[in-house]
Amino acid sequence: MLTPERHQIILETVKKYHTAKIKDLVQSTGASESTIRRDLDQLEHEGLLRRVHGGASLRASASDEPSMGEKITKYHKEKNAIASYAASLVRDGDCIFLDAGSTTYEMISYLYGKDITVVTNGLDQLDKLTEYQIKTYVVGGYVKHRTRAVIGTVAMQNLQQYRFDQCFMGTNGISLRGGFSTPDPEEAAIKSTALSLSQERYILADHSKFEEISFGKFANLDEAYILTNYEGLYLNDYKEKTNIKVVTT
Amino acid sequence: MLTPERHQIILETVKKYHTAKIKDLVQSTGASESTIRRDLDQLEHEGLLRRVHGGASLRASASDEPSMGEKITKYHKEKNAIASYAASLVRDGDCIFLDAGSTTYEMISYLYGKDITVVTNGLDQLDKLTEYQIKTYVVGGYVKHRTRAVIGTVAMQNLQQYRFDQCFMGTNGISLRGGFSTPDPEEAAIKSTALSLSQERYILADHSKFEEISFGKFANLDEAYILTNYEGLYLNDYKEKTNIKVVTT
DNA sequence: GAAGGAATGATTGTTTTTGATAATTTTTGA
DNA sequence: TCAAAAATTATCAAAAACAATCATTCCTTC
Repeated sequence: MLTPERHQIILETVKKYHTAKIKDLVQSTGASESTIRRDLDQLEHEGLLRRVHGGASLRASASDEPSMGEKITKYHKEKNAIASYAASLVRDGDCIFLDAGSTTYEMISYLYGKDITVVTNGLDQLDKLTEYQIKTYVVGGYVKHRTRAVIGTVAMQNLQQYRFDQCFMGTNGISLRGGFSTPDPEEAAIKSTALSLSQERYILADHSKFEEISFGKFANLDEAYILTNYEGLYLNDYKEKTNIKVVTT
Repeated sequence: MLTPERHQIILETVKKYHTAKIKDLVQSTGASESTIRRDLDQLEHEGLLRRVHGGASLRASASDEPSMGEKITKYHKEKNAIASYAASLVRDGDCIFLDAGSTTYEMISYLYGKDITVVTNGLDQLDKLTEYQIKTYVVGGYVKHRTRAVIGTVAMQNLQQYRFDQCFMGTNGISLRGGFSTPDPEEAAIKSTALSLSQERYILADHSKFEEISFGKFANLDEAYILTNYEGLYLNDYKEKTNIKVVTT
């Protein structure tokens, strides 16, 4: 049997049953498991189906469509692992600050069911927190459209009303000499303030943030605990300067 | 059976019966309890259902106070006409307060392009305002999930920092003797405060709100200008007591 | 007909999924 | 309120599926 014919059979099976097992495909095509596997990988690469453990399924079925507001971000998997670990640090009864940004956003689904109070300056965070019915306070102030974050002097004042057991922040840059930094000084100011109001301070950062420096510095390395998947060249140098937890996927 | 198929079955069951027991799912999928449990955890994490003791249920919960989503369809055309008129009252350079609620929400698309500053306590408003890139401040404070509005004492304090040229509010009830009212006293307090900080005060209300009284009164009739499509029996009585503009579609 | 390359199928050790079990927590009902 | 029942969590070992590798087959091309 020729490859295109096999592919045809596979696609038709998936289309018909919304899902197809490798074993069945071995049956119906007469090819070996290895071949079917290769076929599925190829077809997935072409975007024609979705590979799942044990076979394949339709690509965009209602069931696996990402929920509203779910975004595909860069290094999504890594961020998710970091976020999951970070969320595991949150204890019932805690009041935490969640910074605007995509990594802290990922934490929220892992926070579901916990009895906590969250304060955030991120609009996306806000939407997801209400979706998950987590007790939430929003920081008041000016809304920056591009990052959907609340910033400015009003926000700074507003923040001062709270005290946090823990805070979880994103960052754009981490560097041995430059500390933690982010492009917008206004956002840096918010981060800095939130850090100062927290007992335990965590920076969530995937490997791409290391050895980068942005315009607005908001903290020194030793002022926060880093949660990351970075395992690069300078890891030991960082370990000398601050606490750093490497989360492996 | 492949994972997506199981998930499909689970989701369909939950959708159909609004709830699903683990035991039943074990039956209908042929998988073990452990597997179903893991499936439910995963689906919950994806935000597709809600885990409950013994099984799963739909994420939305029915309640007496209609949610934002429901409100938005009812009398949509009328609300839109009122919102459009209200937006036409906003002048360049103004600072306005936009109350949470579906009618004021409709105003936003008509505000596009105006050089104004908006302060709001509505999360849906917030999303739309950033989408339309309108200069926006959010009131800080506790986020009420059901109505997606910011309320509470922190919000009250926060509001005091502003002064408004105009404010636009929704309401649940308008009555000749009871004035303006809304079910949640916390929300009433916010509305009341916002009104007191504004030069020009507008209440947006479709005809269904007239001759209704809710638990929390937030203003007397004469304290605000009513924008409505109401042309009912008591229109003249209302006209005697306050300013009222009837918008015809 | 032989050389070379792609596709295939078999084999290996590894990873993921799964179901069973035991210890713990929550719910229920007397 | 207490105790039984049900559900949950955590853990583990078996089974299934997997990725990686390599020898074989089947074409093409010279």
